[in-house]
Amino acid sequence: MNKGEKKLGTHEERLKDEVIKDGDQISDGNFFKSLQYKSSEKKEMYSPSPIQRSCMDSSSKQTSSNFKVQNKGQDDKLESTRAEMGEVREENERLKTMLSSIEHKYRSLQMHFYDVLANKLPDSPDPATLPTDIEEPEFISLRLGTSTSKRNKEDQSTIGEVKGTEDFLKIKEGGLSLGLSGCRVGDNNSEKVRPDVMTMSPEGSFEDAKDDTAETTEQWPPSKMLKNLSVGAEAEDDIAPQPQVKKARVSVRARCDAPTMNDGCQWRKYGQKIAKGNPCPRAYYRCTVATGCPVRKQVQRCAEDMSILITTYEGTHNHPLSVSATAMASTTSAAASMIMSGSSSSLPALGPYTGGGATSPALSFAPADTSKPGGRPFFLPTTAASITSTPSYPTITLDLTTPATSQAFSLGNRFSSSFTSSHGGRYPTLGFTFSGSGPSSTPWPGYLSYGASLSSQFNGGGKSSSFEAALSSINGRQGGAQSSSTLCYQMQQKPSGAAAPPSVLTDTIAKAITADPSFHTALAAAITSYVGTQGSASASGGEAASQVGLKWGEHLGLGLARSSSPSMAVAVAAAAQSSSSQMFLQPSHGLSGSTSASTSPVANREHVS
DNA sequence: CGCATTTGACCTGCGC
DNA sequence: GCGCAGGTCAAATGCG
Repeated sequence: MNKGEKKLGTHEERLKDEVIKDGDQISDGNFFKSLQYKSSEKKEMYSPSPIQRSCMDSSSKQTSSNFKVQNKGQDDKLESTRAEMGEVREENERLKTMLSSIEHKYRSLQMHFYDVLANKLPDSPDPATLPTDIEEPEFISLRLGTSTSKRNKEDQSTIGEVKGTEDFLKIKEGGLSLGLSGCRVGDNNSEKVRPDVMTMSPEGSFEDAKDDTAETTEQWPPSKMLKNLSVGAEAEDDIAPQPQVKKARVSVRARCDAPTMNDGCQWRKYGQKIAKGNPCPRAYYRCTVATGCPVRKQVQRCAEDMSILITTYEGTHNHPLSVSATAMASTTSAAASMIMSGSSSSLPALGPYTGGGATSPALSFAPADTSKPGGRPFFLPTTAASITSTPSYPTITLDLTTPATSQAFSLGNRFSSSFTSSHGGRYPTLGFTFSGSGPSSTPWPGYLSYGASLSSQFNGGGKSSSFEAALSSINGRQGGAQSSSTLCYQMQQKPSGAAAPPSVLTDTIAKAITADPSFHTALAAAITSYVGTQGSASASGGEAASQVGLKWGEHLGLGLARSSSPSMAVAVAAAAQSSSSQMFLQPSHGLSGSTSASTSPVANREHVS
């Protein structure tokens, strides 16, 4: 409409200029009259009737003059509209030409792509491997993640080829296109590619899956327990018979002087084992907050750096959680749900996002013994967090220890993706790291969170938040060097009970992301790709990610608090720490393959704070 | 005495 | 089928 009006005005001005150029002195009232005689076409089409002519001849009559002007105005509008239609037609023709050209180029590129595919991957043209095979400096593959289960590979072999091609070409032609390429919705018979939206919303799937059946699928009971499992699991198997899926895990790497991280839950140690490649014994804990809670965690010192404590969580709490435990529980359970959605293609829905009922993805750490006198502070001395998927298990690793200098390359110059398939390709590595350029020695207070949270249904009301939960975990602890780039640290500096409000945190996060467009884009791409791959095998995952449409503002917790992506939580929190807003991608480093070190005695007991 | 941890044995899955 | 490694169990042990 505006365009038409603008064109109309332009047309009038053009005609007016033409008149003025001929030297006619016209007033506003006589302008249209002059037009009539200047345009032969107009004369022909809008020649006045005899009555009008007579009226025009008697120009002394005011009424005739008014009528004449009004009529001329209408004629001019018609003329202008006609001219506009002509322009639109021309534009339409140009667009048609462009479209045909684009289609032609598309086909050409597609053919070229197939040629490359055939030459480089004669045996298994799995589109999931394309990004690593095709060297494109600015190429972003959106087909990352854990969606390489056997079944998924079969799926990809059937339709993923074409889809991957489309994504490839989309990026090639359009520059940077963020699409949930992996987000296939439905089964093989109803393949859909989610639209290119920079939104992700696991919440829908998480929250919609709060039924017991889904929870059973997500809690991953041990094999022995599986035999004696409840009817729910059997029912699940009956409904969706499928190969045994690996347990989804969330591994947290963090520097911690304490034997274990205090995540707010109560654990009972039920085993200890020396894992291969790491003389540090791995301790096995089971949640004892409620009987039958399937949540387990493994605690192991990193052999390379004994100050790093690796805590791996598995399962979802089936009981109410304390406020302080909500943050970690929601993070891990949601992460597990994400992984599950990618590794179990036939699951009817994602695992429940009960996570102790919490729907607030956040992550809080605290020394295990901080509640005790003399408890030592828990430091996260670096400003990086990464998310990886280990080969043996679909594991999200939240690496809070990686220094920025160790990352592969900077996003500011380049953005690519780690994309390796290892161990038979069952669980390819996915890693994206958000890192800051701050000093690696910057003490970190051990708090990751984003967004005001939707309160836990077990939390006892809608007031408590992950922020508060995390805050309560770190309240009144440790001092440390000043860090200007981390809100978390600012919070830490405050005395107990006087921490920064959540809005400050979200503001900082928002600033970190919005400050650097490249970071913004890359972050979106990485997360979108990750979510997309989850959805490639799970209808709920991908659908939730792209359809429900949790937007950035919601992820940032900018007043909208119903987000539930743990990886996003960590990513954004890490981004908030980043002073340079750079994003790095790095090959994943799983828990295995560590060198030797001895471990300190692991605390056997943790208390709900 | 009760509870939690320790620790060796056992089970299971996976690769060869 | 065998061996290895991860994970779990459960009796033994320690501690408050």
